[in-house]
Amino acid sequence: MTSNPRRGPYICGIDAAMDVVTGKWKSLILWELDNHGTRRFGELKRGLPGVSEKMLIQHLREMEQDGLVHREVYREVPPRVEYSLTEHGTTLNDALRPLGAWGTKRSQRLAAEHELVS
Amino acid sequence: MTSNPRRGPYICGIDAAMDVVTGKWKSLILWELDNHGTRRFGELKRGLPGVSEKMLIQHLREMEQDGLVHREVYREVPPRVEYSLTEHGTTLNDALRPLGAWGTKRSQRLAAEHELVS
DNA sequence: CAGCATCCCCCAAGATACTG
DNA sequence: CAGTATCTTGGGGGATGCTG
Repeated sequence: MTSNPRRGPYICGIDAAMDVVTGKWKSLILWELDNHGTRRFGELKRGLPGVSEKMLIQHLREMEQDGLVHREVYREVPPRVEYSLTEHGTTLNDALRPLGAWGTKRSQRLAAEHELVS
Repeated sequence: MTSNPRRGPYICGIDAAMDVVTGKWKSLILWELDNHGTRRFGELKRGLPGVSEKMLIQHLREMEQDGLVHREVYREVPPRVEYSLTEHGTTLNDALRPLGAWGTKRSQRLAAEHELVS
């Protein structure tokens, strides 16, 4: 296993949630899967500009282990693999929505400040 | 400056919020300040078992720069410094609450599973 | 009391190349 | 298409010691 051997014990709820969300692309993967319902590996890669195949697969595997993501393999040629959110993944994404809204406001505030300078 | 020179540009709101929350103890600092309203440096340190002085001050400085935390210095002997949440820090903490609730449920689920094993 | 200065380690993440 | 395998590195974070 390549990944972080943490998964508890946790000091509080946020701690437990962050453990699962930490990883440069994880929250974006959640977002992408929630928007499209189901995505193939290549679609995810194109949807996350800058991600490497290594990090993408690594994050997906961890999220699968954490019960957030479902991985469906279709034995075809060429191979097809589809990723989707599980129930837990969906509720996590819902729980992240207020944080996303806060971040959006913060972005706008920063942009406005930068506007005053330039 | 010791810290991460990111602060944008961001792909989405969650990205922008995570940039500010990322750091091993930051969400716990928010939690601690929100619970007590105001805390001295030493109180924070005692409230976060395991944190080093270096990381605590580093995180506090970054959060101050990000407009989440207010730092009030009282020029006394011995010196006294009090930290509290700003308006933005408070709203961020509010936005984190659903995530904390999700994490708590996840913890309970993990504990229950572990119960079945032992 | 509330920090600052250093040194050090580990691992998340990037880059590159190859495969069923 | 959907991955593996391997090497490398940046910097987050720990430990220790010192100071106004």
